Amino acid sequence: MILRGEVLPGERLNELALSRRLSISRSTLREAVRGLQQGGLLEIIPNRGVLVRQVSVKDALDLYDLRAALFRGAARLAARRALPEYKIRLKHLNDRMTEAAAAGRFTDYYAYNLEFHATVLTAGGNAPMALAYDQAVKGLHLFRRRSLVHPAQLDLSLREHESLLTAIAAHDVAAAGEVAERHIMLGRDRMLDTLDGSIPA
Amino acid sequence: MILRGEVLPGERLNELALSRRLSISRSTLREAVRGLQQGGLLEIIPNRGVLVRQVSVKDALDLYDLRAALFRGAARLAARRALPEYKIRLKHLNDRMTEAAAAGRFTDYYAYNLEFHATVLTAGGNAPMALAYDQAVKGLHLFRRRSLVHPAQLDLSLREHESLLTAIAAHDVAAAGEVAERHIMLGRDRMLDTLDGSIPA
DNA sequence: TCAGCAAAGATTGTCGACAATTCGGGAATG
DNA sequence: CATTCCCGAATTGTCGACAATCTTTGCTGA
Repeated sequence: MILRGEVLPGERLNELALSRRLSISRSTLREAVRGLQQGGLLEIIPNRGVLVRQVSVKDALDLYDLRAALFRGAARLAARRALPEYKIRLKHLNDRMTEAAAAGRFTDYYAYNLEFHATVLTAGGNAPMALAYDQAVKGLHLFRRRSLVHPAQLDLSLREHESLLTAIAAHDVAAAGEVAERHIMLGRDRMLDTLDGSIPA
Repeated sequence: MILRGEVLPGERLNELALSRRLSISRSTLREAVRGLQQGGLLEIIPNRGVLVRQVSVKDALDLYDLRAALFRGAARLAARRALPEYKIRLKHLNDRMTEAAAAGRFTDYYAYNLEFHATVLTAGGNAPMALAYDQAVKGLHLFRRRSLVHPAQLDLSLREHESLLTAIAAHDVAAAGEVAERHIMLGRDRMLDTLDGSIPA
């Protein structure tokens, strides 16, 4: 519900109402809520209730830095192992993204993009790292309901993916790490650019 | 209790007994447990109960890789900002560690070491990154009750800290990142070495 | 008109009980 | 003697209720 935007950041959750809506008891709901808090999606203020986490610009920038560090690490691991199945899968996903971009299907592009990144994490074979990355991405989701995709930047992004999968396939640990890190940081810059045109929160 | 070793990895927690021991109700305990699960300290098997997480050698190696990626990221951020207060603090902590090492007070050394690393994370000014790092360290705690400190390796570790704080103080982002990453990975190697002498789990 | 206070209402924190599921042991069978 | 089935005990999952706390509303007085 949070990631789908059915409850908005900053909104306060009424436990009784929500438990009724989900047809579960308050105890069960509260258990779930405690888990989500640790995951960073909710903020709990004692005796005041739970809020959907507000992600400020500063928070979002932090999450980008965190993502960059994790993505670099995962890309290095993926390049070290360089398992064939993931090479194929990454190539496949990037092809799909290229198609989607050419056809103007930005929603598909966005979904494939997420999956491409997730696959790099999987290819790294480090579950805790993948989990931390997921949490960061989820936090970023809360920042703005999907930051706009600028068509002019898609080509660049696709080329970055291309370099990354080439480096991984070539067992080039250092290159994979650098490309991966730069890719996220460029995404960070793009986010900042699109933000300049709107209200800085 | 988990970090203090009062409940051992793999052990199954009896909710009723534990709630009585802590003088709280089962509901309250369960809420806390759900939070700890997300933090990675507990594993919950539906209808079978909660177990203290078992950390295998593979898991520990993963956590070291994760720590390395995060520590590198934080060191780079710390070097970028290079706030004077943290330079002083890091210097102070490393001096204390040197003293403790010379006097053979290994428990103190260990505590200062943890604090030194935590301070680097704080100096980076990235809260989500610090949180992820903390979780990884906690997971590592579960691996072996404090991996033995080999006196011969203390000097090396201290010199690494020295290089790190020098690089941070000098605003040298790249050097700080490299030193930080190598420091954790050397710790990983040390862990593997001490492991060879015992039973590989 | 507005600040301060008090009572009423709403919401969260905690609890114990009941239902559902799993675990352990003993009897029956091949 | 080993194996399977079944029953009772133990443990987890879910629930609704009560207590504690906070928020809102209305009143009083300056």
